[in-house]
Amino acid sequence: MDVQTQIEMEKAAQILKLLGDKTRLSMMKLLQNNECCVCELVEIYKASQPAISQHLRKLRDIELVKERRKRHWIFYSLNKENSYYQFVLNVLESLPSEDERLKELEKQGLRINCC
Amino acid sequence: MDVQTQIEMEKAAQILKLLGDKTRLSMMKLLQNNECCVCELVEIYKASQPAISQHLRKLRDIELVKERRKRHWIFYSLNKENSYYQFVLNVLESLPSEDERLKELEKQGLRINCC
DNA sequence: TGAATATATAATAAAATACTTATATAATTA
DNA sequence: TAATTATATAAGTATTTTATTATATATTCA
Repeated sequence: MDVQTQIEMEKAAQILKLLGDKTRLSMMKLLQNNECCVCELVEIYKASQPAISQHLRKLRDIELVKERRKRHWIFYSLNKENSYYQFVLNVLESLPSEDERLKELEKQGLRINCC
Repeated sequence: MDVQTQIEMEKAAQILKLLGDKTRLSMMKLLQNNECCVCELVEIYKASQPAISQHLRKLRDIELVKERRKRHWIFYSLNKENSYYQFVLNVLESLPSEDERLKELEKQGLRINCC
């Protein structure tokens, strides 16, 4: 059994509700290993910029992700400081990697690689 | 790391969406260790019978739970045959036990204990 | 077989969620 | 400092989800 502390039922439901969306879940998996900016996510998920932005806001509101501004862009990544980080990892662990999607972007020359 | 196979992103999102509801999540945790009939769940969650029935239907539709009829009652439990059972267990593992709720019922003499 | 009991389903209304379009903000660069 | 770029927010609409009320079904028991 994993090292993990127990988590309040209500909080767990709140987190799982957010993860229970195909786009957000896939984004979370992608952000597990990568820092991505909004425009990359827009490209990857073929969604509108506000749609992606609103998904990110929800994830940010409960502090599952954090942001880091760099030059023009805001880069998102998983927030490892969150008390529920381990719980989230447990869920993500079973999911297939989405890293290929970023590699695709890179091939197309659309990866934002500042610094 | 747990023994677990990878699960399709879309299927995972579908399951997590169902688990992302306080009542259903708690029910799933309860059913992890117990077989319960609908009227017990109605009592425990202080919800209407159709509300509980509809939650169960959703869980049954994607085969997360199964039913077993016995005398007047239909008893629900986790469906261990499901391909995603291990994934579900991984999620439930982090949650606090809900077994106390059943013990409470028992104290009140409301536990259905056929056979 | 008929009444009682437990559960399911249908129809509807209410609430929550997600997407779109338009606009605002905030940092950057010229 | 003005224009540009990336992202966020707001408002409105469409869609989905949840709960309620009413009714149906199916088993049990008398």
